[in-house]
Amino acid sequence: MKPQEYVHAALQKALKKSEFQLPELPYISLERPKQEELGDLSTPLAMSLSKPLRMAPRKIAEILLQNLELDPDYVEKTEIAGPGFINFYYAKPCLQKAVLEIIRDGERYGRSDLGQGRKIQLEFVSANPTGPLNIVSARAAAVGDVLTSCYRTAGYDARREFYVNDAGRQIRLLGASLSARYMTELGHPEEVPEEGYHGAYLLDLAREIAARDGDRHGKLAADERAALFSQMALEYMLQRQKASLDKYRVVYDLWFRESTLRDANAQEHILRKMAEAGFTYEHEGALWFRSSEFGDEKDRVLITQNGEPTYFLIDIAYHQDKYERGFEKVIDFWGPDHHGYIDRMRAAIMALGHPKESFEVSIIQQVNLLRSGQTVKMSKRAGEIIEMDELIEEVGVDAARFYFVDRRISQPMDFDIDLAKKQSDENPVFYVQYAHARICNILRYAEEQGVAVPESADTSALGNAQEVQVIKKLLEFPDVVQRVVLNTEPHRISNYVQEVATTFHRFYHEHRVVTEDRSLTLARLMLAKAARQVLANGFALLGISAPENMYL
RNA sequence: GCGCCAGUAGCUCAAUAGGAUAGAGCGUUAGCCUCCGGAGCUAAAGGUUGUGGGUUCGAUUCCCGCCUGGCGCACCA
Repeated sequence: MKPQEYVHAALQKALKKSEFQLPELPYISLERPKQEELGDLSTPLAMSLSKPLRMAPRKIAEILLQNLELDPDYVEKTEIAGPGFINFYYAKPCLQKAVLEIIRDGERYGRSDLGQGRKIQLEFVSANPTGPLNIVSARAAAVGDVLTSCYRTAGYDARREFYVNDAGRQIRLLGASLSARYMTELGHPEEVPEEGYHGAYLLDLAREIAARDGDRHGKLAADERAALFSQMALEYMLQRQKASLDKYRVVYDLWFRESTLRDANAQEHILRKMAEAGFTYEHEGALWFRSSEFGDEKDRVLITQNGEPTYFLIDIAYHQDKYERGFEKVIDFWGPDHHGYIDRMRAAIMALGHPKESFEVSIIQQVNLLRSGQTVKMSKRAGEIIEMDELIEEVGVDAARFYFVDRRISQPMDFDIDLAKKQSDENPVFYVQYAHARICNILRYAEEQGVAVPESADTSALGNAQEVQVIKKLLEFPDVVQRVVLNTEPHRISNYVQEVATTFHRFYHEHRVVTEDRSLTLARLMLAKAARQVLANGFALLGISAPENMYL
């Protein structure tokens, strides 16, 4: 049992034994004090009980301590401190044992059954297939990918999904833009539509098509040609987006196409369900959804006066489809420009009979583009978009992913293009990878010195300040993963990995691993192995590589 | 005008369900390699947590007002 779990259970027992007059068992909060001198775990329980019990916190703490039974192999000391905190100090035997448990768990270390196998879906990026993925998508891709990994590790059956808007006006425009480029290429100049897509990527594609197919599409009727070019442009863009994400190590379980919903007339299904429940009405020739009954600021149109389904209606159908595929929870990652959309989507989900909490939207704040400290307006027209591929090319996948995940998603972030390259030298990702490589090197060195590194060894020689610090840090890993999931805070995992690296570097500088003392050497090799395992597991969640050598 | 999000060291960011003395990196300054990798380590300087109130044993965290910035407020997608 992990020491945290042990203390929690012991406190629960003590609480019962103390026979306080309480309506229900209170929540037992356990936290790590900021200062080391205040112990390894601390609970403010006595303070929070002070009011309901109308008793001094320190008095409550005393009663709790009297009823607390602790195995000295787990906890060597307790104390009441400050206004009424109860602090716990871990005993060395359980820390020494923990090192071997981490090694034994291997790549499974960090897992928990918090999610109990619940099916959960994360939808992220879902960029329109009208251009290459840009740097904003790179943030969403990194965040969504890492979060999904953490959900899996925390015991959820989590899936990644990309929603492809392959129908509607913008695809028609995309086709028209490509068609115009193609005709121009054939010597019949046509203007790219005002609202169309002017990027160079379509020009390249048009040339490719012209070289391959010659002028035979030029003979088609205009609308026929438009349809054909829409299809060609779409498949090309999708393939390109997939390739970028692949390079970025983001692999989706499903690329869901909007057209499958339209082909199946999924919107009819929604309209029927909503009408049956009495949530729709007609007004001025349009069909409306009473979303205001579910907290939206006003009702929304589902079918326009022209009889067209709105994008909103199709989106409802998409989300209904998610539920029908068995997902108990659905998390969407949107840009800040879509936050106004949340209330109506949630309203629809509630109207369809799904629990309010089953639908969650996380807004990933924007990426501000800077060039030498100056803000750059990103617009497709001005050609100022930075493509994801360029980013990967410039700074590398590891650095890019780490950079995006290392900040909390609610914080807008600046991305200085000129700094990005320079930053690759100073990027914290190298710091953590260096720690991993260094440990690998120590293990190699030990072998060279004739010390075979065993699977397991006696660790009772571990106990100095730096060793203990490393072990305690390693023990936090499963909690960190759970917190990432519970609070949608992927940056915690990258922060944590940096802390592990720091504690290990510190240990390394104070003590040699390979020494004359054989049992001490073996014990420290175990510590090094455990640290390497935790780093590697953290890197796996982050989707970055775990180099055994930094100088190759 | 209404709504959502944010504001923490010179810069980029943290702060674990409201917890104890707000912490890291970069940059600045001063140290540390006869020793398993110096892409490392140790230390110093740097703060009225935008601002004014409130809630309580305790507030960067929760509530209200104000200031600044971003983004929304379509029968567009």
